[in-house]
Amino acid sequence: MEYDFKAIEKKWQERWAREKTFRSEIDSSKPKYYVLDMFPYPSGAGLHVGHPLGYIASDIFSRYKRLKGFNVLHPMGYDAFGLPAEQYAIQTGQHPGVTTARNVARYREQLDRIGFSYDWDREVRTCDPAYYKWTQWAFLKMFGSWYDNSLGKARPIEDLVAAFSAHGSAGVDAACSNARAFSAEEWNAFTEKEKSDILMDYRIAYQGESTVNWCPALGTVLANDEVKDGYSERGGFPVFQKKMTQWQLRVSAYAGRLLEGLDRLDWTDSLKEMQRNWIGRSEGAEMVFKVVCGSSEYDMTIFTTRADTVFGVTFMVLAPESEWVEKLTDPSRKAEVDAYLEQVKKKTERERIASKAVTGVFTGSYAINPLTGGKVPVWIAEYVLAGYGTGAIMAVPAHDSRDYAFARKFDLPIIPLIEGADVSSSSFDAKEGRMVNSGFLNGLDVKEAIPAAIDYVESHGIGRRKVNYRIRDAIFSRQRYWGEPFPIYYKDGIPTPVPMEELPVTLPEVDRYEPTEQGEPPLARAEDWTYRGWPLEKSTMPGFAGSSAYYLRYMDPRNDSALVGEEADRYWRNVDLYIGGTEHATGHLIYSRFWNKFLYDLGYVCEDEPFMKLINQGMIQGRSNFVYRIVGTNTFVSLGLKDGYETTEIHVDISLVRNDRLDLDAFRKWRPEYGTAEFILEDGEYVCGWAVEKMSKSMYNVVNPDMVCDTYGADTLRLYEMFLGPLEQSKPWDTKGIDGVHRFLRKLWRLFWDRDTFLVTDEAPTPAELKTLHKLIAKEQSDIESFSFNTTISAFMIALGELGNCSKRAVLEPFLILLSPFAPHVAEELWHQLGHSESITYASFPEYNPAYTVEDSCTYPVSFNGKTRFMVDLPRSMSPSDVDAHIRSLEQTSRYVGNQRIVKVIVVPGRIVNVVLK
RNA sequence: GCCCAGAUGGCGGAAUUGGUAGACGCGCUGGACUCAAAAUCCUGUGGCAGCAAUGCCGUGCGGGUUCGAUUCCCGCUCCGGGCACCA
Repeated sequence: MEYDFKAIEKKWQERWAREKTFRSEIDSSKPKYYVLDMFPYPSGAGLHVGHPLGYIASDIFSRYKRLKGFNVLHPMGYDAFGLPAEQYAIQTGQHPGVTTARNVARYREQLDRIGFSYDWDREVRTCDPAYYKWTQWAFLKMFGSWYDNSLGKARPIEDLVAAFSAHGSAGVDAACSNARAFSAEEWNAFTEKEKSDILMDYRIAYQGESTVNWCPALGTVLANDEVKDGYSERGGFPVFQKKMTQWQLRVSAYAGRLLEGLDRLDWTDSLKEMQRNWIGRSEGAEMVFKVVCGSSEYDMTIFTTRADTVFGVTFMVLAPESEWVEKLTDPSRKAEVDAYLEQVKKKTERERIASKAVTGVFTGSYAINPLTGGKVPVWIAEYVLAGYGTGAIMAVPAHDSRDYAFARKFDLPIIPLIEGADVSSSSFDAKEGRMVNSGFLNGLDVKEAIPAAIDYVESHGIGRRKVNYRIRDAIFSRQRYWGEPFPIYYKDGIPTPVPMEELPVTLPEVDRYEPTEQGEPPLARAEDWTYRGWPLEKSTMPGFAGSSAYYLRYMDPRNDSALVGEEADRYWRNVDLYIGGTEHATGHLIYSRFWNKFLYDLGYVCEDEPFMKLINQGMIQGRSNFVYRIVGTNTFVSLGLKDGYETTEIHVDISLVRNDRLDLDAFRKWRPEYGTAEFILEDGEYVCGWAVEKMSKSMYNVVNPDMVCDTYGADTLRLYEMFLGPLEQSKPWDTKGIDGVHRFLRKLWRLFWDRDTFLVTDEAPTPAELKTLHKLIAKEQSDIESFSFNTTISAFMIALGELGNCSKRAVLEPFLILLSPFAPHVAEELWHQLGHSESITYASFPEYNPAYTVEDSCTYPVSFNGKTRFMVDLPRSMSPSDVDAHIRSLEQTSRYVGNQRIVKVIVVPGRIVNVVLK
């Protein structure tokens, strides 16, 4: 029998699907293990070989855990709402649901060919109303909750209402956009609308005005993580800062918990670091400055991490969007200020980032330094951000480089506060040195001066300690069609939730998918987009809404009465292993953690963190090939000879190239203009140049997994993707290397079959064979647990080489089990040929017996108290005391030891002998 | 500018975490089988010198610790990723 991988793979894929081999049910007799892939957005282009890398790794791990006796949950689904389908819909008029369904079908076909052990009964699609019912449900729960800072958790809004009507705002410590003080009587006297407006400032899902990223080309607002370098991540369109009222999620309330939670997670340091930076905790103080504009006087609060430098404040700066701007602009300065604000508003986000120019304008008002009583001017400048701190700063040009640049530009005074600091050409930003010119702080070190200054400020009632976070609330509405509708309607202008029992609010049909002529979102085109006659919200939810809790839904995907039922939640708990790309570090992975913590606060889930271990698979890059056309001709010169000519480098489709040698005929047929191409060859061949680049259509270097499955089989594809190198590293795909792993499978096959003769015998294995087998068991175990799949495959190859032509059942059977996570089809087929009727999935991972793998002897380097040393061959089984005796005997002959006496010998097995001398 | 990760043959990458650097695979060399090719198998393959045994050099660069460093420490260079007026 031949190794007919096509027939084998088809046969087993069908049978696994038919028999639902990988279905997982709650089973309290077994430990659970939840392995999750980041579900894909089904794009029209289909999969290339880079996409399944993480899926293969997670599948290997899932199959391994099953062999180890775990009840494994390994689901898959689709992140099906999103911009590309909608952009396509705008261009073609085709309903995005139709294109999405088609793309999903194509994805499924491609995934199925690779032989993944998914429980497809648990599939979810975020665009399915039965699924987004629970996205809407979670939103309404957030709408109906507030964050209690004193308890450090979310609570139902009813509790807050009760507190307000009993004691007013006093005693409430809540995360709030715009805190106001009122008594119980005042609260009870407020109108419905007034109460609604106040509560809106406390809700976890709230509507609020803030400076947002507005993308005119997409016609929608974007979250911070959807903007890269001032351009939209999708489409690359310019983004502007604009004040708008939008739905938002109060992620900032969870900043502290999101930060602390990282310490308990088994994620890579770099990813945790990225999240830490994104959350951006900084410790400092809020300080109140009196500001005077004409005859009006106000208290203005600023945030600083350098309270010690308050004696060096020579001016104050407001963000252009700050609400103080209006109050503090003196009538005499209004024209200049307005002109400046106008100029700032016109800039795109990109221009603001790119221009290093220092700009600003004086307001005409002054602030009083609370410590010195000195009067300093208040300016407006772009370099101060409205969204951070209070949108206003105290400027200390001597010790902050941005303030320094501003002071130099506008000729403002610079007062050095640290002994020996030279501020003649740049500021001194370091937090070190001895304070001078600083009143009661003089003589202190900066590190002592900061807390001392804050203590002073606190005891004098002009400020307090404060921790600030950089992370902003997430903008949660998009002016788009293809997303979840909000279950919110406007009753007399008051945002009101659609009753829970009437969810889902399904996406309406519209005739076209772009915004209306009046600039309203596409949902405004729907006929009768109302609830009980009241208008429904016309925005939809962003992409991350549907992906924030999908891992919970997989636990209980058909439950119609809860996002996840209590029994399923208690059993599956959270994701043990999550594999996906690093691009979600500051998006999905933050939002999911926030979402999960919120549900945890309300008691809907039993775990506080969703993803315990996380692995970021690297990217698979393409290997592009080039030909070199001599300028002005249709003649192509081979790589080795090209230096003699002036040439243009041209990408050539990698399917026309084998081992960097160009197929000349195929090249001539590739494109009409190359039909008459001439070649300058070396040694009769055309050698192409190559480079590692991103895998993409335009570089002609895309490798399709279907093609690999056709020519080599899914098992070879799986092995090769893992063999390429460490999972987390980016590495180039090079199809020519694939023969190596394919040969390995054929060699394995030949241990079972010689043409039509089945070779397997019941002979007893030799010690050498057992040693090979058990070495492999130990290696695979430790490699898989540390996600070093590439070295496991090397170990398989070495083991196969050592086994020679051993066709013994007692060796091959465990070998197949070991191989089955990597190459499941061929392992399953041969397993059945050995007479098993049940799938290899239900086999047990072979038990490692170290007795078989003991080496006879090994070389011990001997070191004497860090001096001289020599090498000694000793039996590995020798006991420490025997080694001691042996070293003593060597002492007689060794001239290195001198007159020092051996008092102790330490043997670390397989490693080293340390001899302590006296 | 700040933070993180990395650099090993012609190529992808190993090295039990301080103990024989280059496992395994690709590619290349020579050979067997074949009329021939494919497939398969065997052989060699870091560099330099040598017929050879062997010797010297060698893990981005420069120092250091150590009996011993790809591994640890200090200072650079280069590539990749993230953040970027966060006061």
